[in-house]
Amino acid sequence: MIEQQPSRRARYRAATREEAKEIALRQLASGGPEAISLNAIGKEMGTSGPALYRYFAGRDALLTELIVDAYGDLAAAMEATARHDDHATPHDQVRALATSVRAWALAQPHRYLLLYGTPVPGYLAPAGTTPLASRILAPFLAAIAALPRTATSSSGSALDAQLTAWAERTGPGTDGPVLRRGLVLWTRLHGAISLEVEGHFDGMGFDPALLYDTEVDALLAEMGTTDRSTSDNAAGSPPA
Amino acid sequence: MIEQQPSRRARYRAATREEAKEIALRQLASGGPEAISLNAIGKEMGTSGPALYRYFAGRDALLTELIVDAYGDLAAAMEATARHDDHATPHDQVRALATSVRAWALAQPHRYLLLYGTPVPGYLAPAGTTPLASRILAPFLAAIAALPRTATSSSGSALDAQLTAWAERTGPGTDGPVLRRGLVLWTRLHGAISLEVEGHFDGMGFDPALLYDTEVDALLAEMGTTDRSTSDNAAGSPPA
DNA sequence: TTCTAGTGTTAGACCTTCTAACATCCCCAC
DNA sequence: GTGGGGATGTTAGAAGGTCTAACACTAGAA
Repeated sequence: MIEQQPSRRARYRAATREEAKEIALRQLASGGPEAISLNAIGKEMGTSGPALYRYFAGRDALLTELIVDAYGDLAAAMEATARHDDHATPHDQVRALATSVRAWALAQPHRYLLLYGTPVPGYLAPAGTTPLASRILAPFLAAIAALPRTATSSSGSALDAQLTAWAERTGPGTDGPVLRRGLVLWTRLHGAISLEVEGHFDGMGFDPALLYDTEVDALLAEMGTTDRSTSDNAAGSPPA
Repeated sequence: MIEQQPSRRARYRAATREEAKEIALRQLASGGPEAISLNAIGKEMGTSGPALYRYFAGRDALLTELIVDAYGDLAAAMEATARHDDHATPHDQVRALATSVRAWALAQPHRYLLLYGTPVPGYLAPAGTTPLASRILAPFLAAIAALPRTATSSSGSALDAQLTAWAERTGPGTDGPVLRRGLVLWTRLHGAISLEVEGHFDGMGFDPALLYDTEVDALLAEMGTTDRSTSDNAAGSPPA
């Protein structure tokens, strides 16, 4: 078991898998998950058909791997953003993260939909998926936790209790209210992003970015202190 | 051209189409859009395979028809809710509509995802789709327009302008700010519903209904007078 | 050097959509 | 009534998909 050298064969194997996945991503981009075909990948790679079954258990396995990769990729992007804006105010951190996730989604819509769109046919939420989803949310939660707390919408008492229980069961670091805010934030961002990415805003003649910013502003206003930047005539919400 | 009697053959034709679509819906429910197979439908209907091509141009046509049907169905459900709560306060109307759309989605997740999930493979937004989408949103817009206006989040000035232009181009009856509120409302509801329906809340041990209600409350608080029930610190409403 | 395990090949079973050619049958007009 | 024509249904088959099985080769380890 030499760990240093990946043993040449292993290297070749990894390269082959990587090439296949790249082609699969191209197919995904141009025709959706349906368009991914092991046969076609084989043809494009010069090798033929069933050879790929030495590398992937089957089409579903390949797809699952693409999903896991995408999760990891998005998580990495979030973490990179968080690292980059380390010294910004929590407020700006949330904003940066929100911008980042939308940018990621717009840059590769098909991959975003792979994660958060309709579950794919043979889809079986792969084992390691939940931790990855958590990794994506974590930077948001950290930033939210750091926000100055005002009299936030307190309507989530029962929800907060349930989320506190889950947070404790899962691991330390978050509490119910923060988790609730994170969840609300995530659902809203997802709502705007997914509708945009799926083309439901097409033909309505408005800039989805504006809608998105509006949402982020509202979110921040709701969560803590209303801040500078975008809307400076914010007459909104005299805090109770 | 006897319009009274659908001419027996036409009736039979309609019945056949209907039966095929029902089976297709069952397949959709159990295995996603991929699982819809004209061959399998034929087998289940007693007839065999290509016979169905007399009734549907192809698989994609059938799927498109299912989509249009679903649009119409959801629109009808919304309109029914609006009719039923005709005399309620605008506030309660919005709440009822929101409840209604979630109920519809949960009752038939696959159909909701057909409308608002990942665009399907051969998907071509069928011609009559935009009016239907408008029909779904219309009851919301009517209720929102009837809400007492307070100093609402005015952060959408550019957005409002764009939406006003679109509203004028499309038809009368709405203005930019109302449309913006409707859009925000819709994206939020969709965010919560789609994540729930796609199973992204599974294993988090909280009741999605609570999250949904939280969102609806926040929405109503944001849009106009905060009302009874959840949080009641109503600030006065100086109409612009 | 031998021998095992990894890799690739083709053949084929079974599924899908969809077209083509052929058979049938109902309904309407004459 | 008796055609005739259009609607309907049938089978055959092309093209393409996943995936298994059986076989050939070859590179790395004992």
